[in-house]
Amino acid sequence: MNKRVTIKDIAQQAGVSVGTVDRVIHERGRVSAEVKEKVLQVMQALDFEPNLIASTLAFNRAIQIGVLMPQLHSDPYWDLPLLGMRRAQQSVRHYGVGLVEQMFDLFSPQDFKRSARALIDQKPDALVFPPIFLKESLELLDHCAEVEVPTILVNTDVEHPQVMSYIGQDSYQSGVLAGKLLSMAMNGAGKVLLLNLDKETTNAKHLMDKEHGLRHFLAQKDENSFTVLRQDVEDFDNPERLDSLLKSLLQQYVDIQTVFVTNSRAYKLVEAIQGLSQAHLPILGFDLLPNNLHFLQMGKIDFLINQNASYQGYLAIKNLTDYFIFKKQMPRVQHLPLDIVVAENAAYYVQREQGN
Amino acid sequence: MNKRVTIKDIAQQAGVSVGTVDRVIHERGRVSAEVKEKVLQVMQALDFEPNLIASTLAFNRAIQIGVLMPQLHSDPYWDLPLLGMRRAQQSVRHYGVGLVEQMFDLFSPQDFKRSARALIDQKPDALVFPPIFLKESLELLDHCAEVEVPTILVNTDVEHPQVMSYIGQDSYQSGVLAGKLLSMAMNGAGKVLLLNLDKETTNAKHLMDKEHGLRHFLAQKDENSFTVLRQDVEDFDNPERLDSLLKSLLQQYVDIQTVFVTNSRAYKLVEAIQGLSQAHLPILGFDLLPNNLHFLQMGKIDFLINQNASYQGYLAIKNLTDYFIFKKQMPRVQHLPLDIVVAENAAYYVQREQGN
DNA sequence: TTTTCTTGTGTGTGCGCACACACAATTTAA
DNA sequence: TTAAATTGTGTGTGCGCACACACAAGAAAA
Repeated sequence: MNKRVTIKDIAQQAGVSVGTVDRVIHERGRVSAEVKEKVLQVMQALDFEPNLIASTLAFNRAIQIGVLMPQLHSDPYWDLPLLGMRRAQQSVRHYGVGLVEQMFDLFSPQDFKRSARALIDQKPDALVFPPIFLKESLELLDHCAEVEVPTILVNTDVEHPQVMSYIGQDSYQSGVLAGKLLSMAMNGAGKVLLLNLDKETTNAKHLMDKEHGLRHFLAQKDENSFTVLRQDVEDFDNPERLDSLLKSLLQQYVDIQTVFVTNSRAYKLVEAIQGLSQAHLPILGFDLLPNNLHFLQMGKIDFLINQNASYQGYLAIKNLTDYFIFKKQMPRVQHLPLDIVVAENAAYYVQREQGN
Repeated sequence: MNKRVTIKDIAQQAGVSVGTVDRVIHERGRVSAEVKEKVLQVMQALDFEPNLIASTLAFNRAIQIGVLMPQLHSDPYWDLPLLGMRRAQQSVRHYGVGLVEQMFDLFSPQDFKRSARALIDQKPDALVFPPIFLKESLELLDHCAEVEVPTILVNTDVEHPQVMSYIGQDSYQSGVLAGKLLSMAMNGAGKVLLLNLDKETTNAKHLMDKEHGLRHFLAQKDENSFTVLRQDVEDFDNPERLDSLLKSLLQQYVDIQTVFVTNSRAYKLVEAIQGLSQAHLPILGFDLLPNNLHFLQMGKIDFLINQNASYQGYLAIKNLTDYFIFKKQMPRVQHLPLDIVVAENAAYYVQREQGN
């Protein structure tokens, strides 16, 4: 109930003007050592907290956040973080935070490079992007360092001094979690078919980490009973190929009991093997794409691990706002929860994706 | 990049003063129909959005939110929502939102009533509480209606016109989810021991809903193979009693394969049966209490369903802030996700509880 | 010694909005 | 018909802070 302490109060108590207090707060110099000391002392004594509302109003500066993301609607997974960023921007627009979006072709390093240049040329105050192409991303980070643009990475981490924060999943641990869930579905023994439905150029690190996590969990659980068969499929957009491939694998390895699709493309597998009638083959995939959710509800997919892709984008923008407007620090790494989603609890997560 | 539209711009375009624009915006009256029309038209045309930062600064009013919660540290579960509220208050304190906390004895309706009175006497702008005692809660809501204090319920919903919003879990669905997880742990058949570790006076509705959810799921999954044995234990603070009870139950019903503890007190069960050495008995419980987490990591508890108790509190305060400061609407019911927590993904949720 | 630069401090304006107040033009009551 | 109340509109101040500017006093340079 007691009125808030303002810089005016500080000034009065310290016997100086508000201008001097302001100089102390912002360390603008031009204050004698003794006066500065006195002011700091009074601030401490009165437990002064600057009014951030007034501060942002007076500050009156627009922050432009550069966003470099894969083309919208080119891949359903990559829509999620971008939509999350836009939602976040909406919720902080009053602080003068805006997005400068620049899209690139998900499968073209050249286009990534070109888009990056175009974005930097617009001199954003910060940059957010997923380092899908390692080499080009490192170049971009070097460039950011030159022009002093702080950067947040999403989806994949990269070690680089210019990276202020990484927001994303812990791929290794998601592999471990997959191991746990799949082993539960396997009554004690069996083979896991690990499917990498991806082009070689992208995400290699990711998928490897997941594989390691899975293998580690299964080995530690029961070294002899569980085995993993890995299969990489670059031609994942071709249902016939996928279908025949899977058929032959199941024929060849009769002990395949479950399938682990290492990214968000589990639905492609389900679509491809619709015809394949046989005993239920438990499938675990990632992310709450509409297609995945559909098959989850139908019982064709058993588990989805939600990597909170849209929340990654949301947090990136939120954190940058906190950083610029509220001068808050940011953790170097922010791992988001790995939600276990089954048909019975999917609704809440879907709702959350939309909302916040 | 284009400068934001202000009321000054509107005034200029409409050929009136800012005062008039202000009157139109806040519907303070005293504006002729034609001028009002004109102003609204210009606002529409220029896509005017009031600057909420400036607005809150000028509004300059403190909001006091009354919080009626069980005594801190009387039960570990109930600490969570309160701590969530305090965290939320910290993050919105700059908007002049404060909490007025009033605690009551978790097991005393009389004390609840008394505390409620004391809180209302302080004339808060809104009220948040869990309607643990139904009769007393309805009385309180009636009282709130009289003095026009909008109210948010957490943890349990109650139908009453004065309830602006309910934030909490969907108990029935959490029972369904428990059924899913337990049936996975049971290879096709077996008995679930359902343990209600609670006093009769509290939460009855809750626990019944969970039981119904569980039974419904199991029946629909396989009517004949799964059975449920329910046991209510009011004396849950007595380990010896719990221990001997469980021993005799396991002896009597040899087909008990899993245990479903319907609230956050799974750790009490584990503590009681430490000695009981037998084949692993999968246990499912609720909520991320330190003790529960400890046993989860040790493998004594297999699943925890996280009802996001602390986030419930957080959201309650956040939503009220949005309501009072930003004039946002609130959904009547907000169900939070039911997170499936196992040893392999617990860390993230624990971290989130602390953070946001 | 005079001039220029540096340092320390205070004053004033504006951010965009909310709200109180002044005051003219009506309208209604006396 | 005159006084009082009502309606419509504009002006001014303040919310708490950021920042530009003014200006005095002393230090350094000429």
